Amino acid sequence: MITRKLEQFLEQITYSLGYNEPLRVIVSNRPELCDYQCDDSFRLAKVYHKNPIQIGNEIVEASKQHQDFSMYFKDMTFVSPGFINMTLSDTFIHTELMNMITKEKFGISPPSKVDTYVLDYGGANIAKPLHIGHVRPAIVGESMKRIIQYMGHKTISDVHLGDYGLQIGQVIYGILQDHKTLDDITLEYLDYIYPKMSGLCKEDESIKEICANITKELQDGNPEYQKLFQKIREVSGKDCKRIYNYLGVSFDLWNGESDAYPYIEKTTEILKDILEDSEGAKIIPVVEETDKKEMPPLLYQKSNGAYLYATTDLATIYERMETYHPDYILYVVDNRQSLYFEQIFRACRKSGLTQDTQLEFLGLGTINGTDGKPFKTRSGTAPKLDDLFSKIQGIFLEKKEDNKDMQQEDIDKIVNAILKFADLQNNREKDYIFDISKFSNVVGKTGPYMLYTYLRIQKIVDSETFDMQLSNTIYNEDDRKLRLKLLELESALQSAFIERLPSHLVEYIYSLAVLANTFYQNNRIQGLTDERQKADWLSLFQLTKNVLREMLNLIMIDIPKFM
RNA sequence: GCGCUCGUAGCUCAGCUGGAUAGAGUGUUUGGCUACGAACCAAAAGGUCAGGGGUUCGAAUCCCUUCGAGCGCACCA
Repeated sequence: MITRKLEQFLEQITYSLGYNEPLRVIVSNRPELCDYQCDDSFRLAKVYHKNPIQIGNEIVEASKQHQDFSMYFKDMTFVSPGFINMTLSDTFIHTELMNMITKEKFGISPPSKVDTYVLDYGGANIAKPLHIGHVRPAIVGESMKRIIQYMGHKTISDVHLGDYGLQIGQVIYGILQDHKTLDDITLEYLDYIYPKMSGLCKEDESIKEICANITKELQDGNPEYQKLFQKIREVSGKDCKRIYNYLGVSFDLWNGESDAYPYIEKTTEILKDILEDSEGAKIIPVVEETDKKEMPPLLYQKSNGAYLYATTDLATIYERMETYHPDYILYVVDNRQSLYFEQIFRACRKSGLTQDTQLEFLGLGTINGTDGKPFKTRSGTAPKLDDLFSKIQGIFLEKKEDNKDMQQEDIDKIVNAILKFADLQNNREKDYIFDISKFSNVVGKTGPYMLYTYLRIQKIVDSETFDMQLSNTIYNEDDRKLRLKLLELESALQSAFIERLPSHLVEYIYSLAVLANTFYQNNRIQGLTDERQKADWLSLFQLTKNVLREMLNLIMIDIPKFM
């Protein structure tokens, strides 16, 4: 990584001056002044009780004396009161770009240790079709998975369907009431019966109790209920797969809560020392000594003996530990579940269910409507994903007459690009306002802008023959800016990976595309008579194109043939 | 009641572990196609980063507080 290399150079200098502190180099926030900056003079000044201006000047002076200085830098200046401003040499930029061109994955450094990550990011409820609330976990989770893989780690993704809770008891009760047979269980029927039963349970406590008992009997193995359950899961699972497939979201494991059932006994055995009885139910107190706030206990088993979300989640963790020995387990889930997962994680630590495994809660903000409340259609339900897709497609086709002649395959790619780019550019933790006009926009900071940029670059690159070989000449400012931006790739990936924020990667590729477009606008490649310059710029475009393609792939955006 | 999250341009949002003059998109105004794709590029205007206090050489960022919004607090997931 460029920043790390610059840090190492500077640390060599500061250590020789007697300052034994690690330094931090960042991309300049004043591009007109320099390329990279280090603001640590102040920190060193504090630690060593000296004047920051003196220290900064010392570092710059000593750097300039270093034999490798001109290899790295065109210039380095100290700006009062504490900024060390660095301008990279053309040679250094060239060397690093060649590294990107010739090496796998643009030369990003492999991890010192390959970790195993389990990612849990589906969470679809099999009692109802996928709706707009499922789109964020799916694409944020899938994107995190791809980023983690790209960084060289191993991943196991689990859709972890919500398939064994009260909602199934509700649906089964509805089926029995309606005297339906196995063949009557269709997606349409589920879509009708679940909201109905769910509503009835809210109104009538006794109906809820019946459903709860059915759930309990199902969990205990009632054969009739099991048959119905299997059918529901089959019908619903098939539709889930279809939609996840459309989104390019895939899972290694199609497990659900019910699949954790066989592990509950062993899990309970591990937990037995921390389980307590409370009003007939089993709970796990998770208060810790350092707590300054209230921390309610985790409900592990209902007083009627039925199991809950917490039971199957803990049993699932047990199974994952046994099977995969993960270093990390990541949950990509709505923020509203943060307290619940805090309880789960505490129970794991307290019981020793997880040892060195890191449990992380990657909270997602809620999608709200323009009124600031969770997004609903006029009928009061969350819009189905199918409807969202067709709506985006419809608006897109209306944009231009030519669009109606496009192949369906390409249209699907563009619909995906619109949706994903609009969603993933937001910080995943924050609530955001869903506005269909935003999710159908094709100009500005959008998926189509990215695709358009890619395709126009591709057209130039594909129409010429050249060797991928960059010389160390930088021809103008547009050229230099594009090269420097390309060098930021690894930092952007690292940031997205470490912060678990795909939006950082999105921000990067967008800014790369902007510079590519500016370059495109101001510099005509095909008219060039200087063969070397032409080959340089074609190579630069080729590299930009490759970076765009691979990074867009990390956010599940595929390139259409034409648009 | 207890707790969590949030408040940045008219609107929708970035802003990474505190750094220099707070950035994009959109909308508004304006300029650019006989031109490698104008779904583009360039320019203008638009801000007391909700208010107040504190820490710091330096705060949108950390701490306290007021106001406002959303959410969560055991037999749902």
